[in-house]
Amino acid sequence: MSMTSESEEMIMPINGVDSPSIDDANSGGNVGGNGQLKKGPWTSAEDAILVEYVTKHGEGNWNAVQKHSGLARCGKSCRLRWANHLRPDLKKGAFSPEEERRIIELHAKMGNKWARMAVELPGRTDNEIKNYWNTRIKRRQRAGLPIYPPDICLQALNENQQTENINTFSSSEVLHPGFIPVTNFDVPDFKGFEPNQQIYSASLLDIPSSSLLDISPSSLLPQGIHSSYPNKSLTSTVHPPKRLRGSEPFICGLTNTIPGGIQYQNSGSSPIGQSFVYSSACDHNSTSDHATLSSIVLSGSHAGLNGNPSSEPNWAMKLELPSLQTHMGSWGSPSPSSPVHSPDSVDTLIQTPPTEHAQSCNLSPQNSGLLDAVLYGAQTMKNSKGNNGYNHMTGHSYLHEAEWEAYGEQLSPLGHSSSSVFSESTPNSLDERRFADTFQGYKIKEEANNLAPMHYDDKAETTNQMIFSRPDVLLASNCFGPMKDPTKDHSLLKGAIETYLGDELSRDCKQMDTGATSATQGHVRDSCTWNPMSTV
DNA sequence: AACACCGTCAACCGCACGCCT
DNA sequence: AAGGCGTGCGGTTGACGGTGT
Repeated sequence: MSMTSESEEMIMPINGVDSPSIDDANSGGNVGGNGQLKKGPWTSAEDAILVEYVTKHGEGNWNAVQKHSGLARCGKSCRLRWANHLRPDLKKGAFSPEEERRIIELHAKMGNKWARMAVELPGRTDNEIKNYWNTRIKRRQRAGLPIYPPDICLQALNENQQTENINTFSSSEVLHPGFIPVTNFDVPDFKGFEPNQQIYSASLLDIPSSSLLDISPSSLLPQGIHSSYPNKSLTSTVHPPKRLRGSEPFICGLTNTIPGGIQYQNSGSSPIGQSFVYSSACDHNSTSDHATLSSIVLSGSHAGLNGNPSSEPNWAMKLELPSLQTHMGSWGSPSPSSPVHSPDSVDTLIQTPPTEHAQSCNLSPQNSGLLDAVLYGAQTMKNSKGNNGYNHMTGHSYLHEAEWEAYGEQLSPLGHSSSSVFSESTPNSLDERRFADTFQGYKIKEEANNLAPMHYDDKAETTNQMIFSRPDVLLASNCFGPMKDPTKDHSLLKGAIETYLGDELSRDCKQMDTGATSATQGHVRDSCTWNPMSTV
C-alpha cells in the first residue's frame, strides 16, 4: 500500500491514501461520543496532532498524548502510529535487495524477532519487516520454495555451531584452541510451527547440532542446563534488545516449548534431562566421534521428549519458520521414490508423503520426507560422484541470494510452481538432481571450511559434523521415533550415509550402531566425551 | 462490467515485561 | 511481595487495490 509520508499527509491532508474511509479525525464509526477511543485508519489531521505533540513533548508517555492533545486514540495506537509512520527517520519505500538479503539473514538467526531485526535495519519498522517476511513466506510457500537460501541456512548453522561451542566450552571449561567467540547474534527460537508445514526442524534445524550433542552430565542436570545454555551469553552485544521476551531460548525448539509446557531454562526437573538421556541415548556410550550421530536420535525422538511416542511436540504444531527451517519441499525435494506432487499443492509439496523407506522403518509420516531427503541425497551423491557441478563454490556463499532467487524463479510459478518443476519433469530430472547436488555439495564444503579452523583434525569427526549438522539429516532423525529397532533404523540410515559420505562415516556408523543399541537402555555414561568439542 | 482471488499494508489485540508505588 | 501502569512485541485481522476470469 502506498503510504504517503507524514509530511505529505500534513501538507496534503485531503484524501489521504491511508485514510480511505475517514478524513475527519473525529468522525468515523469507531469513535464513540462518550470519550471512547477511535479505531481504524488514521487521518491526516490526527497525524498532524500527533506529530505536533511528539515534536513538542518527545516520545513516550503515550497515554498522555490522548489526554493532552485531544486525540481520540489510545496510547498504544499513538505509539504505533508514530513508530511505524510518523517517525522522521523512517525509510519509506520498498526494501532494497540488500535489505531483503539482510532480513533473510536476520530471520535465519533470530526467527520472528521483528523488533530486533528492525534494530539491524535502520529506518525500517518491525511491522514492515514482519509484513515483508510474511508475504515472502507465503510466496515461497506457494511456490514450494525453501524459505532460506542454502548459503544463509548454512551460515546460520555455522554461527549457531560456533555459538554452541562457546557455550559448550563455558560449561565444560574446556577451551578449544581454535575457538573463535561469536557472541553477537541471537539464536532464533522456535515457538512453533504452522501445522501444515513440515517440521523439518524448524526447531531442530535451528537447534545447533552440537547443542544437542554437547549435553554433559551436568547439563542434564538442572543447573547444568542453565550453565550450558545461558541466555545472557546469547544476547546480542551489538544491539541489545531493550527487553528480552520470555522466550529467548538458546536451544530453540527444545528450550521454548518442551512438550508438556516445560520451559527448558527453568526446568529444574528431570523431564528434560530424561528426555535428553533417552532420546540421545543412542550414543551415550560412544565417543565424541559419534556424538553427532546422537543428535539424530535426539532430535528424532519426540517420544523421548514427551514420553508419548504418538504425541506431537508442541513445537511441531506451529511453524515460526525460525532459523534454518527448511522447507524440504524444495530442499529435500521429492525423492525419486516419492510420489509426484501435485503442482497446485504446496502443502503436499512441503509435506513429503511417506515413502517406502520411511514406512520401512517406523518412520513418522510427518518426517518421512527428511529421510527421503537423506536417502535421496545419498543416491544423488552416489550418482554424482565425479560430478563437480556442486564443487564450484569458492567463497563463503555458494548460492548468493540473487542466484538463489533466480533459481527460485526458475521454480516459481510464473505459471510453474516449484513443484511443477519437479513434477513436470521426471523425478530424476536434471533440475531436481542439480538442486540436491548443489546443496549437498555446498554443505559439505561449507562445513569443512568452517570446521577446519576449529582444529578438527579428526577427519571422521569432521565428517560427522558435516553430516549431522545438516538440517535434513538432523531432521531425518525424526523418523527414528521411539527407536523400536535402533539397529534396523541405524542400518538404514547408515546405508544412506555411507553412500552419502563414504567409508569414513561408515566406520563411525558401525561404532554408532553399537553405541545406539546400548544407549537405548537409557544410561548416561561419560557425557564429557559426549561433547564432541570437548574432546580435543 | 462484475466477480473472485490474491497481495500488501496498516492497525488492532493480547500478552509479557519492567518499573514504580 | 503484590498490583498498577506504561511500554514493547508478535500474531492476526481487515481494508484496499491489482489482476485474472
